[in-house]
Amino acid sequence: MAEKEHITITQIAELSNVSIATVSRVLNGNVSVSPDKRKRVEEVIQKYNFSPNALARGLISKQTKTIGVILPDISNPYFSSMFLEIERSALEAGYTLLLCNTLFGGSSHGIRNTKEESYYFQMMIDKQVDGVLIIGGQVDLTAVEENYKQALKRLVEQLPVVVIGKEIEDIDCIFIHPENGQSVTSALNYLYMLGHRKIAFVGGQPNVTITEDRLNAYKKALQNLGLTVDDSLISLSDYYSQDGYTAMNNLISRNASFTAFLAINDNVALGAERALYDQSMKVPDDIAVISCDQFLTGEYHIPRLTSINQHHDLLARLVITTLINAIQGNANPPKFTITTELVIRESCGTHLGIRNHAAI
Amino acid sequence: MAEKEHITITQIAELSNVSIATVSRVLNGNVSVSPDKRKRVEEVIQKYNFSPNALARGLISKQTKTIGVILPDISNPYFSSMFLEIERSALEAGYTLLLCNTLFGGSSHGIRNTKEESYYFQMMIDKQVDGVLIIGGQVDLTAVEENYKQALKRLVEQLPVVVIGKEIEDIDCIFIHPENGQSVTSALNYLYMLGHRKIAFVGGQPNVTITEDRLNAYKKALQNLGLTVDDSLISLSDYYSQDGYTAMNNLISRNASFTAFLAINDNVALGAERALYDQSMKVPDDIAVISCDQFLTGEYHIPRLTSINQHHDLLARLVITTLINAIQGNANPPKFTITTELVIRESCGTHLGIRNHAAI
DNA sequence: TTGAAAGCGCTACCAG
DNA sequence: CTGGTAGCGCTTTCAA
Repeated sequence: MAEKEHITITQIAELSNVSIATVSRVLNGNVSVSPDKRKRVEEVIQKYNFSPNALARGLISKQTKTIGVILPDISNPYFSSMFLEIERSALEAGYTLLLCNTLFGGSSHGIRNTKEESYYFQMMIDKQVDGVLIIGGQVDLTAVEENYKQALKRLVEQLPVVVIGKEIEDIDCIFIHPENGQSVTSALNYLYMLGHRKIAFVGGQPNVTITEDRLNAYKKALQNLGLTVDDSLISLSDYYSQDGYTAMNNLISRNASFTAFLAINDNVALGAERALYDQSMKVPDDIAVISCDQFLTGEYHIPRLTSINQHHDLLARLVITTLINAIQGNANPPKFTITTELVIRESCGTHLGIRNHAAI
Repeated sequence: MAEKEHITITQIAELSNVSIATVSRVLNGNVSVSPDKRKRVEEVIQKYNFSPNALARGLISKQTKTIGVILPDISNPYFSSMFLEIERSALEAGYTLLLCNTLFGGSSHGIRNTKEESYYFQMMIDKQVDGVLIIGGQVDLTAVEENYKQALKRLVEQLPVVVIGKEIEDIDCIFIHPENGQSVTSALNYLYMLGHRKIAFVGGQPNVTITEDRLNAYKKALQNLGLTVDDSLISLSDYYSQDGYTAMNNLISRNASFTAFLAINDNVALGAERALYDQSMKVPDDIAVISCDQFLTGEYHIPRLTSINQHHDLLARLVITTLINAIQGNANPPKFTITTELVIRESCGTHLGIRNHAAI
């Protein structure tokens, strides 16, 4: 494509008969410029629709007003809903987002990137973003690979980084880890209250923090309820519908006996219900289900899905605010509490209401 | 946050006892450098993990290896699946993506940005992206606002731009417009074949190209089948589940009589089915449905959703390839044909197979 | 094959 | 209040 001309500050200076420095001053506001010169300059800027080159600016000011976001898969509602909120806050503060999908994990997803996460880290450094947000991916593995850890360490040495996930030893960045299992506990209590005693756990990748957290909460809650943990009632896989389908089929094929199950999220719940339906079992008539992580369409599902609202919007806002504060050198505000709630709809065969409890 | 040190080319030059120019040469490969110097430099680069500052590079080379993507809402599966494919191709070609959600339209969506699309355009120019991809938003309105048009025009004067949508008069960028209604036609033919004569059209924002295109195809197809177009069978709204719910309720409340409907996409289909179900009408027993635009989970829906696979992945690849070619000044390859297909599953009460036909 | 040096467009400092 | 100017980190002539 033919080079397209950009107007520069130098030209604006010439056209308005002032020095470059003066133009720069009116551009940046704060310092004093005589009203007439200011006016002259502003007119020329207007006329030529001039706007300063962010690259040149960034080269000097050491900030690009750009934030890097690294996550596994934006087509997953969990991540996209977070991203939207993140963008909104970022925009308010004048930041733009560089988005990278690592497609880490996502075995059930057709698309696959060849790049390692460290590749994205380096890119962030090269492009001089002001900070990086890491949501999921390898950070979420219960055992992080050494390679990855080293790459992350290098990144953290160069830039402010906030990761959503559990603290990793020896890595000096901000970790925000909202998961505490509370919500799983209240889901189980609810099922117990309805009379369920054999409750399965479906979906989620093994060795991923979020899965293990919820699984542990599941086990502990069962014990607290005086129920025994039956490993044959646990069927992990991944986070998509297809995985819910597979996981449930595994459960079925091993003749597991249960009257309710927890799904790691709405997508998985959907797939799992399908698998049940294919065996002529219906939700909620034969089996009850609660999803641990509410996506957007559960309200329109048949039956309407009882699920836990993890308030990703709040988490997103917390996370981006924290990063921006870190970038700007402000102290971070005290961590606020994110309340999750069990949203009771129809998939357990009742319709009672909503109950709240605190998390983080 | 405290300034973190970056190693520069100057330091690398000093450390390896060569000139900056030489380091630059080994960095960029092509030119000849004596083997020993090259080796020395490479070692130092390795050791300090040096990687050149993309800002400084961009300032000179006039390219940032960054592409801007402007779309309304990444949490909409239509856009996120496209984005994933776009990113993959971009990555292969060495480009990074700046993503902006304009949240244009999306009345049914909680989040709302305050910025106009022209704001994003200017940002793209400021950040010196190499090209811009515009997918949906105001460009998709059948009547584009003059303001918007002017802003787009300015953008196009500065950068290579590819938009997915119908050509806009007087705007000199590349338009790729895949929609041709073929798929709607074959969906209607299929419904006709199954015996349906009263077929409704549900969802989609009015005055948006994609809606109008499909609606026109719907009307034309009905006529070709010798059926009359009944406006009371058309209920538009927007593209989300909630909108399908609303649109279907409108249909119901006006006592429309129909035995099948076309939904603008899977989300809308979902919401519409819910509305029917709430009135004790079931899909497919009482009403058949075909979705015009397949998302990912239709396969697990109960009943499995019969829908049209628009092959967004191919479109995405076409679009990003076109943009990159434009950026690099290569001629664009001849437009290839994207085949859409009616994927017959269960929501029309039969299970026949798959039929293909061409589009674009 | 190599180094010196001239900028890319901008900010920020220094003098006046 | 204003203009001159030294860079930011890099690429790319131009001589040597």
